[in-house]
Amino acid sequence: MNIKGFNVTQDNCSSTGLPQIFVKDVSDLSPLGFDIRGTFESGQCIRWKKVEDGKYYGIVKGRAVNVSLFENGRDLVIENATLEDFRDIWFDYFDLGTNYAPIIKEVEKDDFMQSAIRFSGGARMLVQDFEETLYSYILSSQNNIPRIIKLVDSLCSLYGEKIYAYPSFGDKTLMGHSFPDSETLALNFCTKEGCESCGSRNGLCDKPFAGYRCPYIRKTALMIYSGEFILDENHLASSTAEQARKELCRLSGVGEKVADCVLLYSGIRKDICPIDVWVEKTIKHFYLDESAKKSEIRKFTQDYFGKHAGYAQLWFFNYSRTQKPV
DNA sequence: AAACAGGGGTTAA
DNA sequence: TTAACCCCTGTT
Repeated sequence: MNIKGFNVTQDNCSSTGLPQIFVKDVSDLSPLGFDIRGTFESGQCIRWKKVEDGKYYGIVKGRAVNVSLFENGRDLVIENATLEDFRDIWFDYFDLGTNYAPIIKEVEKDDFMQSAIRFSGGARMLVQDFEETLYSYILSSQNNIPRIIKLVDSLCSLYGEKIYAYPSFGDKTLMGHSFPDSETLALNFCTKEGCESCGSRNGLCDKPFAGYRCPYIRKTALMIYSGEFILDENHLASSTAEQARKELCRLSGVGEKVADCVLLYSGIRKDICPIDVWVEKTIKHFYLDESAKKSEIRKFTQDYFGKHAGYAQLWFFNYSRTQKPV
């Protein structure tokens, strides 16, 4: 069946009985193919887990799926998904409307970027839920990745809704938890009532795991839930990066770095390169010098990589962090 | 064993 | 511009 330009088929998994889909020839979307590992382990997402080499488990829009490549290395396999899901969720989520060849051409301007792209130019830029990226990256401040993962997982299991395998196929297997919405967080997060309703005396109140980030989460959730902050993606996308950043910084716990991550990872704009410690180190080493300030680094990435700065960051960050060329 | 440093930062002074 | 912030983890 042709959906949005892709040949997609659906059948039932012989062992689980769950519906699964095959998206033909996704590897053509980049000269580097479709890199599953690079996509999920490049720091842009928190909640995807490796279940085996080349196969990752995650929850998006209430669907718990496993994602891998077919044995031919060309087709995308999504378990516990239907053709409708492909159209409604996965096409956008995996940025499948974008061929990376022209972007790569524009962004591989030097030897370093060429190596970076050779290494991870098959990683897809995920288009994730705005609120999920928002809360996740608020929690990321001054934290290392394993702990961020722990925090976000706890947040979901405490406040998210239970997600089951495809309901229309009768299976009531618990697959995990959704990311909690702003209403739930505004009303329940880290309040006495919230912890009691989780039935956990060991919950966030007795053992506040997020420390000084707790009030950030609650305040931001309240701003969104109350309507004090209204997400206007079109406006954020069409204004300058500077303005968009400033708008998001109205939210508690959101500074420039977190704002940039949210704008990029929720797919609102692709011209932003979030400056974390790795990016900073990398840019200083290859393009500027040790004394370069954050603002100079930000300006450099905007000028040098232009409207594709987000893709550049995705690819070189992954390369820098795992290959340590610096 | 107990102190220490530092982590994908933001806030308030 | 700078220190303080909560908590966890890995290191002396």
